[in-house]
Amino acid sequence: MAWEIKNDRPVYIQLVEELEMRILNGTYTMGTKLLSVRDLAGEAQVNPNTMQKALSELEKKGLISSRRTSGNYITDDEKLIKDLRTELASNEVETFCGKIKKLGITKKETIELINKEDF
Amino acid sequence: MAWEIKNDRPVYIQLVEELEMRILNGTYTMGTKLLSVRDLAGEAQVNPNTMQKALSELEKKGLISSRRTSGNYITDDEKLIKDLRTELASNEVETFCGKIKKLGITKKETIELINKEDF
DNA sequence: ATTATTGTATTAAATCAATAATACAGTTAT
DNA sequence: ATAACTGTATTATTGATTTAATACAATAAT
Repeated sequence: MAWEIKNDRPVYIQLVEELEMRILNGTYTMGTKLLSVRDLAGEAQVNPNTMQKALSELEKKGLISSRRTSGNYITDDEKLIKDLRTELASNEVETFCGKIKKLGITKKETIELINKEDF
Repeated sequence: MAWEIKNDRPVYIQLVEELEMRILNGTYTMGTKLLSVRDLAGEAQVNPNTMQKALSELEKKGLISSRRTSGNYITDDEKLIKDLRTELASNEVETFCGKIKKLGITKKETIELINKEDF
């Protein structure tokens, strides 16, 4: 699994984004156990403390729950995951449309551009 | 004119983005003189050095040219402006579609969401 | 039982970006 | 001539982030 960490923004923020994405899109299965902090840090080639910081952010959002000596577990709250996925998508749409609108590009042009994309 | 500077990202980057946007969408007229560094900084309520840093980024892109003791002037290169506007739009579309796709949302759904937006 | 593996906390150091304060030299305006 | 206004350079400070080195207590594995 690709961990593409750049240095244009705080590393731990990028880790939160990537982990959240994997939970919301089902790459990480609901209710299952994550790799250990140290192993995740190894995969992403970051310091364990940085990964730990990212994981604690995810726990605040309720996406994972940490069990002291056992590991970090993905939430099994399906509604939460669905809702957060929808919310994230909405935010992306809103942000995107705001920028595009400010650039003076019409809705019609925008949709044409999107239709050219591959997905 | 609204300068909405948050503190979630580097201020000078946000200034570059806002200034670039204003040049590309015609808020600032081609070939005209900008307010002085200090006045712009006053408007945006940032330190003059921070605004200066943003302006020097714009000069690198060729969007403005600085004349030592006279001021900063918006480029009159119409093609450059058009091209940068198109490029910026393309990048936004690409970035947006990449995230949406990764979230597992279809093109059809995406276009429906955009159609609900007001622009 | 013993060993290894969890998450977590602490402290320190190093690095880097952003901001701030100030000064300067060259026009421009009065 | 004088004063005010340009962009620009220099230096220092502040603050956030990352890394690092440990330590600990609880559990799981052997």
